[in-house]
Amino acid sequence: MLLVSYISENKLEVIQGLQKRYIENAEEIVEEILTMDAERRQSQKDRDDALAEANKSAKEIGMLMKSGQKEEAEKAKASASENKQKAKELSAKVTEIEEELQNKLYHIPNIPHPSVPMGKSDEENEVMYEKGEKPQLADGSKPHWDLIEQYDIIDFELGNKVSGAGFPFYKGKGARMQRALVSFFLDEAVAAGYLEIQPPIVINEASGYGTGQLPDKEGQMYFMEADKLYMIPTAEVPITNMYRGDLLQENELPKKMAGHTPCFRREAGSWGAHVRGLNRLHQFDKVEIVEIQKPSESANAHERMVKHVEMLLEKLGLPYRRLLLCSGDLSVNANLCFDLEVYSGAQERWLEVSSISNFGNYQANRLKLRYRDNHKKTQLLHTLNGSALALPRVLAAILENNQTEKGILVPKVLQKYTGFDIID
RNA sequence: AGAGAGUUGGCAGAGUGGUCGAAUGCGGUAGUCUUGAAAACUAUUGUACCGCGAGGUACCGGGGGUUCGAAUCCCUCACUCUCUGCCA
Repeated sequence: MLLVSYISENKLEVIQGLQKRYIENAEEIVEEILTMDAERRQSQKDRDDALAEANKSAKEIGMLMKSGQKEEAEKAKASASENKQKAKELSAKVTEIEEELQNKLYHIPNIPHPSVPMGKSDEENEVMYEKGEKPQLADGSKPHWDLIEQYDIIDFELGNKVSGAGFPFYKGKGARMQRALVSFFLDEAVAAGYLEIQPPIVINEASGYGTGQLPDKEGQMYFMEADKLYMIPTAEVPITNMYRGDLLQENELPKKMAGHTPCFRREAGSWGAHVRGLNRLHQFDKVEIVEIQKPSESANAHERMVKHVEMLLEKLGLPYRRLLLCSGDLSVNANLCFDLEVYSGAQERWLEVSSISNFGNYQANRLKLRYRDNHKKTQLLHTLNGSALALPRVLAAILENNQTEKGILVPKVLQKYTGFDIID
């Protein structure tokens, strides 16, 4: 959520930022917000004045009663009642405007960073660079959905029977590969200075609002009506919400956390071509890294996070490329986002395995997450996060790229976790 | 899940209708003293919004109500603790 003060002080920049996201009536929206804010301030001032009068009378009444001046007290009561009534009406007005303003603000996306290229869809994301060699696969090489059947390591049919489409069973070496990847990712994150966290995988409504899943994206999350809890779509939500409402000291920063969780996504309406096998699931595992940073450090932290994830892919021996997301593909909350995609040799496709985003103070403003700097001034922090990494597509690429006649070769770095070097 | 007791400032803990944003203690910060530190002493020490400012307003778990006036009374929700039950 953008700060009203920011909108007011950087009006032109905000309008242009929204236009970059193809919001047509950006100017109108900004004007409307500033008008509402002025209205809110005026109403609040009026209400506060009325309350101040009422409070004053109340104190007088107290003293009059004590000294036995009943008649005077009765007079003051009448005046207090009047002011109180007035304040009540104004209060209702303030609340109404505040709610409306808040609601408007919730629906305004973050302002893209200047380096974000203009573009309507993922097709216009900018490929920054490509690293690693695409595998030379023999004729007759198979996509991963065939390989998992051949080696009986993941069972979609069983998932259909027990849960539904998109909830596979991992079996034997498949399950072990999952465990190995999780351990590898977490160990690397801890080595990079992240605090390992095992968060809850359900969240309440307030947390959903804090990181921006609510309102608007409730349709993407599984919801348990009886307890009003949402299944998390990513560990970002519980981990970032650890600090919701907090006021941190400058010397405790940055906060770096990493956590492994299953992630649940309804993916309503997003099934179509290219979603076979592990490419898109309702439940998948992911290790997420989250950083809470001072504004001055967030850009550097962002770059370090990208490098961390690239290092993971290099250690796994997967060819990857780095994308700078264009304005049309940038998520609502982010101001700058890099995607990392791995090349999956048999599908001959790039698969997104990580999104590393800087949210600036957009989430922090929702979360009311601030810090007190060394000059004792409080200000909003910056939040960042990235997948490090999402498992299914990494596994898909490993299966496809490492297939041989004898079986699938397990990347060296995983072998100490798997205890085997080939899936056959 | 049943019965009971709670939820007050960074922490502990007083306050059961009137100048309470809230005693007191601890902690924090600054200063005095000291070669330095400790101790002691003194002062200071919540957050947010409105206002150029003086200042005003709100917040004692959340929401609502009673009253001229609520931390204090009522309703409601959430959470915590104790006992019983159940359970990994």
